[in-house]
Amino acid sequence: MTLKELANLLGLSPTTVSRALNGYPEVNAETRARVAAAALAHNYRPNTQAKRLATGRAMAIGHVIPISIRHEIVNPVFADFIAGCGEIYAQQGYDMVLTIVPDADEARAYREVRSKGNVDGMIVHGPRLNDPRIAQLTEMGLPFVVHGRAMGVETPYSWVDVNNTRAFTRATEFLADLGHRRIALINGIEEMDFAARRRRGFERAMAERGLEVDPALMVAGEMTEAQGYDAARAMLARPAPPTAFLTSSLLSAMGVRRAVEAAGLRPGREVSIVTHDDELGFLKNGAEDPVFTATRSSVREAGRRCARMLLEMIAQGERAPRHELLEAVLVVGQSSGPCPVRP
Amino acid sequence: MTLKELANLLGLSPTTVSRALNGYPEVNAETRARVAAAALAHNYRPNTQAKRLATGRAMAIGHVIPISIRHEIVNPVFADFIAGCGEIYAQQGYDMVLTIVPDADEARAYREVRSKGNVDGMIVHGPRLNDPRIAQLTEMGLPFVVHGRAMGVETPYSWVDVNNTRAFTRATEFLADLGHRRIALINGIEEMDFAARRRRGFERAMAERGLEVDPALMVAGEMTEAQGYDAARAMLARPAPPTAFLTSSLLSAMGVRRAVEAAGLRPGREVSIVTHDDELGFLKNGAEDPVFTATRSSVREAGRRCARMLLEMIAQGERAPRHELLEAVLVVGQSSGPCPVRP
DNA sequence: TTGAAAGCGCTAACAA
DNA sequence: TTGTTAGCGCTTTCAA
Repeated sequence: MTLKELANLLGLSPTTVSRALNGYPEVNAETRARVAAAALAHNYRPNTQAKRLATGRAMAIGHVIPISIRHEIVNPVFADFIAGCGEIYAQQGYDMVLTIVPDADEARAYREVRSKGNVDGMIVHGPRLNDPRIAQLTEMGLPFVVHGRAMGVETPYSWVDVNNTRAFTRATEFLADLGHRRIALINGIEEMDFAARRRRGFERAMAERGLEVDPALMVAGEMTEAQGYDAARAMLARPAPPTAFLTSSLLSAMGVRRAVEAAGLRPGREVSIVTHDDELGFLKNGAEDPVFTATRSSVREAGRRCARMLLEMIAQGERAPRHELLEAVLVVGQSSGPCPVRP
Repeated sequence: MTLKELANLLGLSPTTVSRALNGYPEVNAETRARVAAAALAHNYRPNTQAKRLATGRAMAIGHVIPISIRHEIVNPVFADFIAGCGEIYAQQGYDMVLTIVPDADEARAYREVRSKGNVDGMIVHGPRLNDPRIAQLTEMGLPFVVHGRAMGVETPYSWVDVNNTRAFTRATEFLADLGHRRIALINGIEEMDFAARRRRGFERAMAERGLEVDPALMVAGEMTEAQGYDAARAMLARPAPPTAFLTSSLLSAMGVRRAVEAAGLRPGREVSIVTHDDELGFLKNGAEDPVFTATRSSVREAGRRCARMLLEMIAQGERAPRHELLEAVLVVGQSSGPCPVRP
């Protein structure tokens, strides 16, 4: 069923039908009702391609995912974020176009998406320090919002981020308050902006409390269970082992927990484990709580906010960058997570 | 830069330029070279929307994800599958359009995507028993491939699946060979076809070995760490506790492991834990191995195969359903996974 | 308040 | 081997 067919059916011109359907004010109320009824009855849907060509708007948002960033695509956080975006797009009649590219082709992918003109804007995932994509997109003149920020980038840009620095400062203070002095940090890859900020937050709190940061007790890498296990095992074997672990992910925390047990220590009794596995900043212990459940709604909310911001920018043809900084919520688990340091 | 502008620039008609660029054979070699050079020099990219409208092909594949299926979108397996599809789409110049809908609106979403005409085909995720989507898509006449199968659906349809039944039969036999008689099954939600098949494989092997299936040792639910922990804890507290656990997911297995330890037993010494956490069917132990690493390449491969099958069907205008059944690979971990039963 | 006509950028018959 | 001419289905001036 095309617009033309519908128009013929009604004895109207395609123009009028188009106007009626798209809410133009000059249409007679009765006509509009007739048109709406007919469209409904015949299950009419305007052809997207034609609409796009005629209006010049793609009604789609692009997400480019470099595949070699393993911790990105596989991360459940990513899936939930995407789900949040999708909700908003669906509401507003936008499509979500995902492009999966090998790492090296990322720049080309953006350029291609741009010149093919099949999206009206983009969401940038997993910003790194000095991330080149931001300058590229700015230069290309395509509206975009970054999920996260990129330290080192001078050009202004729009972003939605959680206050990672502060979240880790508070987590560290929390452990210090329990009496811990040798606190280990199991971080994500510090090329990633979020991980760099978390480390900064950690170091800041340590410095303020007059605690020494032992480089041997800081590790950065893929946030897997194996990472937590290996790192914790090595640290616990040192002459001055840590009494508390702060990790960037629940998976790492589970690995840490296993290493602690393997060393004959009781997590939550002799060793503290605290983790932050949520881009909206929940802090919880890594033991009794189910994996991947507490973090999900908040990450999805971040996705919604990114999407909403971008769609608003597009609708208003706005160029001025916007920001949204979400504060972390401190949630502390009970059973086998944090504990006071033993005398 | 439009086709027309490029043509004017070259003193050719748009048609010739189009033909040259799209590899039609009747174009003079020299002309083709000139056109190609000019296109490159001016960084010409054909407008996708126009192409779509003119050809009637959307050059896009749709994936509809119902959001309430939590174990679907959040599952890392899902992300990797999508990544596999994306690789193929990128190669062939297709876009991937993701639609996230509330569970209830799923049928409507398909209908809408269809009538808006913005995809040439669809991939169906996470088929359930008697899944209604298959009949719906068939009726709509849109080419589609199901990732998995749906027991109870009579209409023929195209699918790519792993042999879940056989994988679980073999895993159960493996445990039986180690001498286990009380084997527990921690399964996914059995509305999902894959989980139903896994259970069938388990029960089949038990029957063949003359082992009794204790209903109290079978559990189905969300495949989380908590599920594994709770289920195993309850089972281990029974008068006749299991000596081996077979789980549908690595996360569940980790929970089981924790419960086993909590019960004062040593996993891999006094209790066997074997898991299948891979839609291509790896079996491995749930302990020493990093989470979410072994499974990933194979799930991605499944994505590639689905995508390839669908694109071929579209290209050939083929209606006949195709199938691809992938055999499971049995990989057994070393350290703290399976063990012979203790006398 | 409605309609006619042109055009978005491309492809595809048909002619030359 | 190239060009002419019509669309694809919709929106959008401009007239009526």
